[in-house]
Amino acid sequence: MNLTPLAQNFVLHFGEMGSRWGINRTVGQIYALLYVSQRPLNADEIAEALNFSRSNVSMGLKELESWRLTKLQHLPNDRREYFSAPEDVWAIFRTLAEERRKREIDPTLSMLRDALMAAPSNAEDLHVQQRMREMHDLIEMATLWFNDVQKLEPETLKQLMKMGSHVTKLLEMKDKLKTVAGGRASSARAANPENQST
Amino acid sequence: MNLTPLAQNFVLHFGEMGSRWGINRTVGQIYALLYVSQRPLNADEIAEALNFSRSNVSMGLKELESWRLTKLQHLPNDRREYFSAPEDVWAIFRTLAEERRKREIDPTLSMLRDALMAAPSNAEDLHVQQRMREMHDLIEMATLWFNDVQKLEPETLKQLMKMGSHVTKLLEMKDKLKTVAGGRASSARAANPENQST
DNA sequence: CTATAATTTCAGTAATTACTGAAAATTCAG
DNA sequence: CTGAATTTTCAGTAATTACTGAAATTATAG
Repeated sequence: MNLTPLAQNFVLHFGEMGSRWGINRTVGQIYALLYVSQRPLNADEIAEALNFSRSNVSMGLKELESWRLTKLQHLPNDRREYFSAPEDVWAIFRTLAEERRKREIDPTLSMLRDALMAAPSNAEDLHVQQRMREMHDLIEMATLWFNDVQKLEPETLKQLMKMGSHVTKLLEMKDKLKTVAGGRASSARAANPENQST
Repeated sequence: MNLTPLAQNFVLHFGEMGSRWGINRTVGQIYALLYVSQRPLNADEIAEALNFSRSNVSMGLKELESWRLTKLQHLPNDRREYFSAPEDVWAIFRTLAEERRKREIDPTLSMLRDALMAAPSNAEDLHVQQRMREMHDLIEMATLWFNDVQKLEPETLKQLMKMGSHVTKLLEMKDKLKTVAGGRASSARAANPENQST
């Protein structure tokens, strides 16, 4: 297995990027390799292509599995395990986001919630709680939104993203209709009073 | 400067989280401290509160400044520099995202674009380029979208997020209106043909 | 079962990253 | 200017994280 300069370059770049995102360089490179590979690869092929020790590859693959980012399969007449990345980039992105939520966002939210339960014992803690609440609310809202939007068809999502900030026009349109028709057309999720403001 | 257990806990948690996101523990803790603090703090106060050396705090603050996450101010009759975090969590989040885009997304996009310019020299590279293109398109779309949505008023953004996947209903509504009215109401950004699909 | 192929584990080591204290540089009141 | 206060730099060291090779474990063909 010898990488073309094109693939080589891609793999190295993702190694670097990985390390900026708390994923180690090796794991980044392994995934980049699987991502651009035309066919599933076994651990020895990966080790050879990237010049890592076999055991390093084993650990890297285990890590990637724990992120649910690889597919494992067997080839006929071959005992070795073959790994690949999903074909759909959106799916990869979604999995990554879900896993990060589970590992980082959820624990943070739960820490914040716990801290907000306690009665503040002084003015300082009152302020600390206020700040924590602001952060909690932002993270929670973003998470709920993400969770929700994730369920959309990729096509619908693409359509929405392409609209960008022009969605506002839809909102305005809706509000006008609502005013004219007597306010029965709302489709917003929450009964949260903040929703009505401004 | 002595931290209450509430603040202590928050600070430690963000130290850990930081290190999972490629930000070092010290920097995470310093920012968490500034974030919950009622008033701006100088470097000595930070060093004392977190038990770091003065020089470590200096480096941490420099790092935070490079992310544009701190505000620097002076107090009357005091030569020392006082640091604080912006009051608006949304603003913090936005700055963080912008800065990460500049440092990680933009270079990646440019690497991908460059790689896609080259004529593939064989079937393998053709496939590599295909995969790179998929990734490029996803990242670019997400970036453009983010860039666009970032300009909205926080209130509008909140409203949109609270709607979650219900925005689809607006889309459907729009499509119906379009059909009835003869297709003049489109507000989608791109002339991209993909936009029409499904 | 047994033998061999394949994978995982893990102790030791290498490489990287974080942190400190001392010294240098900068800032500013007098 | 001068000199004290403040901040920054940086070489050295500590701590952490990554990686390897050898040994142990697991899986499977015969």
